[in-house]
Amino acid sequence: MANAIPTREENYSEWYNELIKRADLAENSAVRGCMVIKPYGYSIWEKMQRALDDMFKETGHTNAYFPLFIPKSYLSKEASHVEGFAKECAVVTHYRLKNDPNGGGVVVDPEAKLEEELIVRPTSETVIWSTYKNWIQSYRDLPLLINQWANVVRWEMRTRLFLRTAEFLWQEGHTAHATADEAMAETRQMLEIYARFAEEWMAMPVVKGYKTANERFAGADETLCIEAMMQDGKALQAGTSHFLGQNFAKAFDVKFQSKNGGLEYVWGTSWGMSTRMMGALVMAHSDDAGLVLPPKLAPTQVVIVPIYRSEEQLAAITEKAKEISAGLKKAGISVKFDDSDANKPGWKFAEYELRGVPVRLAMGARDLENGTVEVARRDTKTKETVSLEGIVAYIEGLLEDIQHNIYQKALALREANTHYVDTWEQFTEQIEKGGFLLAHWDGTSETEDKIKELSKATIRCIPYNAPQEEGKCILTGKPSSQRVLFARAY
RNA sequence: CGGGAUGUAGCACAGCCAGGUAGUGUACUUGUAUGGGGUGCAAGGGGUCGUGAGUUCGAAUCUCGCCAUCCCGACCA
Repeated sequence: MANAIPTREENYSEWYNELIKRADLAENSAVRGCMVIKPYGYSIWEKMQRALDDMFKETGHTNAYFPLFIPKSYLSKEASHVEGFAKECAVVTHYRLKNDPNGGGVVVDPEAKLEEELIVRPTSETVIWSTYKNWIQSYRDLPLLINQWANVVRWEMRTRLFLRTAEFLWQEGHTAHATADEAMAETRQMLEIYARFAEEWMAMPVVKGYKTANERFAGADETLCIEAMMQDGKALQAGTSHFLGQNFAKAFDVKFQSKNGGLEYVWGTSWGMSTRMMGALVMAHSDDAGLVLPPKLAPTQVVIVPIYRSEEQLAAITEKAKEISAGLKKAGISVKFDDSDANKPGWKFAEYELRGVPVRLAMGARDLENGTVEVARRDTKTKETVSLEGIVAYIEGLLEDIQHNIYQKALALREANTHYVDTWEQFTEQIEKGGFLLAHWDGTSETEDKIKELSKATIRCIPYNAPQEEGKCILTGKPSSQRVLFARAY
């Protein structure tokens, strides 16, 4: 190996950074905290978008687009919302540049100061609810089920490729409903969609649950989330779905006339999933040789590498490879035949492993003679020689198997690193080793803060399926009726 | 914004302490032999040494300012 990436064991965080760059997913840009998503990375994101978008459409949502800029005054209409985001907003103050009279390029034209400053959206609740006010008059206008694909900006102090960038891409759904029950059902439904996407497409098991008041979205009455475990045992919030109550309806005066003639405030939800999932995908499955992509999201699912000495051999192999690729494509599998002469087979093997292509076929003179092909799977790095007879069905099965296998592997990792702890001593000892800790908590924000301060662990969620049981808070010893999920998080 | 470090070829780095022709690996170009796990050999192209000033006959090297990036904290999808 000429330029090996650091191993996960050596330095997990450096392994992550290096892998993102080497696998051609993204790189840092000239602007601090902003990344360039490279074609290979973007094509994975496009697959994620497609899968999610289809699920949104199936559940009755439609896409729309709202502006990038938000008048400053909008942001402050919902008190806890502005409190949550104010510290990380980019602000537009001017609309024109002019030549520097001192000759140093261009400067901001002080004459061109905006009357009201514009905020670059950190999220779009305010601009959307101010629009919904015009769209909603009657119960007949409800529910309003809208999603937008957009970029948002949050001026983070410390950034990391995909996991935390100053600008990121996401989708944000914003819905309005006539009743609290309906809005809550929507909130739950969207969390189910996120969980399904994470588990079925990303092959990443998640824990579904409720955020505590501390961790709730700024402006929400309830935040549901899915939490995943990365290979280093840390938690990553993978998607959130918020029940906004009537908070934004009241802030933006969005009322509707009900069937019986009354005037009522609308109930809202919002939900989002971002390019952070790209980081999750990397950290959930990849290994020291590079990316391991779930077949359902891999831009290229199968690569065929010819091994040849002469032009004649290459021609014969090409003919066979074209035949195989046609068969695979017909079955809906994306295939690349890499007959470029720029690199040797060994180089190509390493390169496609780095890029996480799930299945590699190598075909040489020997195979041609025997009517076989060498099939290598990325997840287990095992190879076997397989007859060309029925090869398409074989690979279809193999891709499903890989998708299933990496999910099981991630699930096994999570289960092996999820612990029940009952004392503060156990808690502090175990948290250093990483993983999810299920422990009793007295339900107060003060205790939660204290635990965070002492251990750097946060309550990731109160799991949906938390069984009711008597217990004592690990810190204060006060009574508790269920365990909550603690972890250190990204 | 506090603490620490670093800016030299596309990338990774040496050279700086003890000032004197800008170097190594890799990538790139050409040729050649190779080809079942990052190929060998040969030749070649590429650098305002982050930036501005100062010291000096002479600065990548010494001094001061500025800028940028990274790491550790506070903040966070």
